[in-house]
Amino acid sequence: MTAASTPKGERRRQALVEAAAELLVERGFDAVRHRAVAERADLPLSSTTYYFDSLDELVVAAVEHHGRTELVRGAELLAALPTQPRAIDSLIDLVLDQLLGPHSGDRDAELVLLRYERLVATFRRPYLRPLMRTLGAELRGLLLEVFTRSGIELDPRRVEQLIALVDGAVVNALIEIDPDPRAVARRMLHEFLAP
Amino acid sequence: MTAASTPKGERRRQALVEAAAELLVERGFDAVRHRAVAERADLPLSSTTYYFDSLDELVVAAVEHHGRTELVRGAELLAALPTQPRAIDSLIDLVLDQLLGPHSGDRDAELVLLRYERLVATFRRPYLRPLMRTLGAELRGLLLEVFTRSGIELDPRRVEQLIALVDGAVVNALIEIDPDPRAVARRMLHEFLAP
Amino acid sequence: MTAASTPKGERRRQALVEAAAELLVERGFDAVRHRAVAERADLPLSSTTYYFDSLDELVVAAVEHHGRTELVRGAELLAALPTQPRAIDSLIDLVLDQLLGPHSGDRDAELVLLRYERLVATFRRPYLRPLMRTLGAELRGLLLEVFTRSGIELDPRRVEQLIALVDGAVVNALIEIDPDPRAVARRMLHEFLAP
Amino acid sequence: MTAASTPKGERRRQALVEAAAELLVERGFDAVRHRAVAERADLPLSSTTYYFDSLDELVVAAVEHHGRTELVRGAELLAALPTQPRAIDSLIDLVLDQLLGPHSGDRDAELVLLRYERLVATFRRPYLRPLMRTLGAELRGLLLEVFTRSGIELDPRRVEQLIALVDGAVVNALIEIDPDPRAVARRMLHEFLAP
DNA sequence: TATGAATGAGTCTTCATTCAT
DNA sequence: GATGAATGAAGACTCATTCAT
Repeated sequence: MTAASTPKGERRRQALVEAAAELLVERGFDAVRHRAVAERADLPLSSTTYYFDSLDELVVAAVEHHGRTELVRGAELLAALPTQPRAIDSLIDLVLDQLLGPHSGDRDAELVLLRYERLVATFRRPYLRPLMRTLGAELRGLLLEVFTRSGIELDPRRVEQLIALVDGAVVNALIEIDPDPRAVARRMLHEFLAP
Repeated sequence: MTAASTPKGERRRQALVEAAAELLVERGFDAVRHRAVAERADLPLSSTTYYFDSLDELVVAAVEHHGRTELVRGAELLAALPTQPRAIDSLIDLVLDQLLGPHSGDRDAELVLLRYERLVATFRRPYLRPLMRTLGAELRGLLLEVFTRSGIELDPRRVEQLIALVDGAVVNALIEIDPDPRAVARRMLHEFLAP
Repeated sequence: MTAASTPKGERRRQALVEAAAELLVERGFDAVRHRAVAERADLPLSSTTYYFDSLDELVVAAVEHHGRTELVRGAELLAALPTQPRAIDSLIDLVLDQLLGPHSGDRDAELVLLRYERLVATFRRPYLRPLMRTLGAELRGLLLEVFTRSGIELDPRRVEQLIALVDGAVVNALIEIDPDPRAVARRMLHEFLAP
Repeated sequence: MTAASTPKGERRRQALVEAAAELLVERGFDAVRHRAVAERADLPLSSTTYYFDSLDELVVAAVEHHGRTELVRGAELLAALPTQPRAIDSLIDLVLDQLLGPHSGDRDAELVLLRYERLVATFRRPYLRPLMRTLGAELRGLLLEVFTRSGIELDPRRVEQLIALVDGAVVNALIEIDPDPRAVARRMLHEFLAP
């Protein structure tokens, strides 16, 4: 049924989605369980199945919520970005900010890696693929605009390579004793953009 | 405790590790459960907790076993490879064979993606990192040798890029409706090596 | 796995089967639930899934247990039955005893009707059909023997009719305010055997 | 409370009853649930508890509705039936049509068996018995008239036997791997009417 | 040394019913 | 009069782990 249209219902529904998104980002897909979500949202267990026919449905909502939130942030960032030539380092920071999210201090490595854990886990959840494609396409759009505003015209093939390079750098960073995926990606991008 | 010193004990322990490795490769970490491993090894359920204090311990052994097996295969492959100039396509196939494992027919996409699921899952199991680093370094060595034997001298930075490119291509392939990660990686490599 | 081979395990397994059979006979298929069975057998809830992979499996065991018990009783009854010509009324009682079970005082109507509730519920559980067929065939054998020992040779078609008549009489008795299915069946049989 | 006196209320109440009757006939008692009924009637979930104090109450109304509908159909059929001698096969078809309902193609076996599931379930709902008695008596009347119009005068005892025979044949058909209760009943009737 | 047996805690999901509005 | 929202109780089932033997 997927109920809720009144303000109150909508609020509770939203609370569940947010709780689920938090769990997803902090601890991965496996942490998004009825019990955990309900507890975090401080709502009864059965409210989770009242608002969402299945756990999958809730997961989709959580992924979408998180993805949209990130895109909004990315777009805002972009909107505030003056159009002007840019030093390579500052450009790379902008790119990484879009692709890996904002730098988050101590937990940066963890959060970045969780991002890829999420991405890979998508494979097991084919129903997420359309959503992920949409979000991915929008992200790519933002990325292109970053370059345009920096006075650089990148051909699409280079953009694909750039993204793959960052993603590959991150998953490779995993095996380090003390991984710093953002730094590895930065180095990689540097070599790619200014060889 | 982690028993097993008798030959018989050692044999059973090994059988469990192999069973766990198979499950890991075929169906991912979540599939490595006491019951499943014991059944596949055709041993009693409690032998799994008898020979390994916890499931994690068994998982580690399985990862190591699998990694070593793959490196051995890679080395053998290389040993059989004549030193001679090589067409780009055949070179790329060799590279992908080393990085993604041998092509496995119908389930190729699945198995390749499971490989990255495994890689990313490493993040949750820091104790796997040293092992993964060792295995990764050896893999890189094999890869370099593939190029050398093909009459190409690649500088280490290019090798890093190449690996990242493949890894990034694969994890990005995930969001396709019907992912074919090997094909995506192949295309990417082509553009990289013969732009 | 459906464990249990040791005496103790076998005893617990048997306790579950008996508890399930009781529930089945007293309150119908719907009453055979994990919780109810475990409570009646005074065993932990998860023992039900330990000994039986699924509830269906337990139900099958319960049906078989009950059916076999009844057949054994029927066979014993028969064994004690002298071979000799028999008055129609006493013959009919024997037949009803085989087909409807022994007369059970106050609850006779209820227990007889539950028997048919069970029979009809079989329709929803196709996996029970082979078993029911086997039990039914054995019951028919006992019934034939009752006639033989009474000096009557019935052709198979008449036996089928006789059984259908009893079954039909019983299910028709259901709509009485105060049903007495055994009496209705008796009257029907009388008209059939001594028209 | 059991509301509904306004025309609109009456209409909605009726819609619920019809929806419940359909579910009852198509999928049995267990399928008559608040949600399912409301959805099929395209009315809000809580209208089911608003118009009927409990689910049982709704079930009773559904049974009555369905029974009456069937009798009306039977009476119409009969009204259209010319009084004339009739071949045994065509007579049997008429009888089965009255007793088992019209033949319903692929799902015939299922629907016939559901009819007996319903009959037997009556046992658990004593308040349905008076209704079922009335409906049963009327059905018997229709059946007698079928014979009369076919030029056959059956004494009441034979009619009882005939009905029991059909009912018994049907419930016995249940244990077949692929039950065809109508065929079994037809064969039984044939042997009974033309031995 | 080995293992069959056992189970508590937890998984998702369904549903009749209540109640505030 | 009507209903959207809500939930407690129960359903089947899974599994890592413990323990007595």
